[in-house]
Amino acid sequence: MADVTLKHIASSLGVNASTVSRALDPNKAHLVSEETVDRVRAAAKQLGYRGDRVAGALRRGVTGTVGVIVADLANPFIAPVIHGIAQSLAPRQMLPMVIETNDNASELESSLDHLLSRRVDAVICAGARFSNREVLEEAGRSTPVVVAVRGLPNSVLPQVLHDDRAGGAMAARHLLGFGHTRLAELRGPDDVGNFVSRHLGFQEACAEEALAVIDLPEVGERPIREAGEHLARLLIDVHGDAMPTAVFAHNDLMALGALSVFREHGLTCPTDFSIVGYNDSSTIDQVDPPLTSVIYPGIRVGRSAGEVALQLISDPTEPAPGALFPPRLAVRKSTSPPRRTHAT
Amino acid sequence: MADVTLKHIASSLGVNASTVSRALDPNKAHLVSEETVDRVRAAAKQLGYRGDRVAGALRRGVTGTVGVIVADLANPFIAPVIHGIAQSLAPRQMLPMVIETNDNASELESSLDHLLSRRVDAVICAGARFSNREVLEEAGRSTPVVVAVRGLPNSVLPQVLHDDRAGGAMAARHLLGFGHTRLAELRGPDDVGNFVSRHLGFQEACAEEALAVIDLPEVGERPIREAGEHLARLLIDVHGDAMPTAVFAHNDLMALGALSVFREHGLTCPTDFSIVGYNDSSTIDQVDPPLTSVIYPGIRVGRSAGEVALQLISDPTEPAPGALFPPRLAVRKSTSPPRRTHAT
DNA sequence: CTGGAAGGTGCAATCGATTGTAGTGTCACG
DNA sequence: CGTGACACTACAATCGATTGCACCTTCCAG
Repeated sequence: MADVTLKHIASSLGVNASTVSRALDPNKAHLVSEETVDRVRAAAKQLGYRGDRVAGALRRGVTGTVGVIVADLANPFIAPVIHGIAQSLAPRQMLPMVIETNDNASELESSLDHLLSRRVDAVICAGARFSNREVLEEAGRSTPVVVAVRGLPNSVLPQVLHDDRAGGAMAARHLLGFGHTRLAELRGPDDVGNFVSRHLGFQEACAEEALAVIDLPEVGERPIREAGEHLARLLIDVHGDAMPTAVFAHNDLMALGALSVFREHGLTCPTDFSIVGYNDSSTIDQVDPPLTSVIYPGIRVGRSAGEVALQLISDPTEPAPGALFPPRLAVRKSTSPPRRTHAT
Repeated sequence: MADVTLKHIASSLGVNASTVSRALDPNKAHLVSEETVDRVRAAAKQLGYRGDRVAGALRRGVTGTVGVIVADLANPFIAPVIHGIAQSLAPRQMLPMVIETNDNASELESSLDHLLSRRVDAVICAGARFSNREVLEEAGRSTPVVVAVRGLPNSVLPQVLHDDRAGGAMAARHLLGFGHTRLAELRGPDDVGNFVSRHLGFQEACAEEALAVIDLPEVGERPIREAGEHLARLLIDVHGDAMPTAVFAHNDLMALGALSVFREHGLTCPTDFSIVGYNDSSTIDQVDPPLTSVIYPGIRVGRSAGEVALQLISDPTEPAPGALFPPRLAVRKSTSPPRRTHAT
């Protein structure tokens, strides 16, 4: 009940607390006679000693925690990332402290502050917006900070990302390979790394073929299903006379939203239009039609981010590597060659 | 860089650290002259004082953290729960510390120990197996412990759950209402509260109609898609001559697995068989066919668990309430009346 | 027999914030 | 002028683990 401390063990054995501390620390046990070590261990077990990592943290200046900043935990796409982080931390007995920003740039600032006041050993920011770059870099000067998932262009911070630019390009080439010539894009917010990169990659690949993408300047500020529906309607309203035959949605949710709107308007997939999503969400291979999607390796990104953080913790002077995971495409039934409407 | 402490502020102002501490604490600021408070606040801001919650935690015995034990973070179904927990904690500036057990009963024990050594103010266990009951109750004697998501029958601990028994019954009645008479169940592990309750509820509702469910004693030890496939094959092998016309899967993943196996065997849904899933996972309404599924209100369960934890923290003597969320059913296209195969 | 090394242990300071108690100074009232 | 009340502030202990340093014993080599 009342928690057992080193002193309790010490006094029960008639030794000093410092001896107990050393005996219980594998790295220091050699400083203590074997006999004492045994007695201490026995007493510790018998009394149910558990240790107080808070006290240890204060004295040693190391908490064994890594702060993880995410935009929104409810977004299923972020769960694997946290899983990966937790996985890489577990062998060192370290734990993530997760904090949400509601994808709000200014909340991120206070979240960061909060984490730092808790003396996390490192911060992994998986929910950055461009405007957060300076705060994060500032924090990075005193505490290891890893940028993950959402990149920050031109930042000195180590970044662990999926190669969204290549992913966007891959989606484009897949569609172009089928012979599509009228392509459109359903874009996510334009101050978030992933979406900007996806956009860039997509545009570049189209430009290589001297193809201009149908321009839809609006972006889904929150890239959810409703945003996909909205943008799809916009597309129909504005380009109804010459609809794109291929659509690249910046994530699966938006793809699904668009899919249902197009369907409402009598268009069928993939006959009338092809669509590519992003993330390869968990059951997206079973929707109707099974969605072609760029695979997002969340667990690996998380694990890698955790590893970079650990490396930075153990040696903050050495510049950390960062990582960029190449995209893969899960090709399914939502993409096919365009129908030759005006042929013959 | 080198972090600013109370002492720094104190000496820069020529006052004592205790005064600074009081000036910065809204609840104690009245003990300090207004002028000093202002000077302290100014100096704190100017020096970039952030405070050290580790030191504060040691002294006050309160860390502002809640340990959250989950089986597997990668399981998308748990993300909303954590979101809900974090949401309820945020207004108090508290943070969750998430730890995974890999759904391993013995790992839970060490996870719990780990959390307690970090002096979390409370523990929310969202990944219990029946065999963990005693350890959790033991921990509950000294630290608030809330059981969430996965219930522990006959436990004294407060529990925040979805009413899975009612959920199972609801699934059954939905199918019975269509006139199905040969029902089967794809069960999850039988030492996990949710699945046992779902099973119970389902059986009870069938028993009310004097109907015996097709017995499939085997359970999916890990209730994932592969388990659904496996159990579906088993069903076909054993009861191929008199297949059930309605299947209740203990979660959506197993339902999808079964769906694809049945389909391989030439059966179509819902003509040849109806199927009900559980959780109403994020894109499950767009699979083919859109799956009828019991809605799992993860966010609300999480939020409620967080609230119960907070209440328990503020007054550990008062017995905590617990909560049981009623199920709702999302009816979609995967369920319909049975075809009258042998009719006239 | 002595000097010194090595092995064990204890002492006390430390991490930084918090808080009970004691001390100082001012004011007002008798 | 004395005395208590009040408003501030300082001092010092405390939370529990960790660790540099000093001390003691033992034992061996010279």
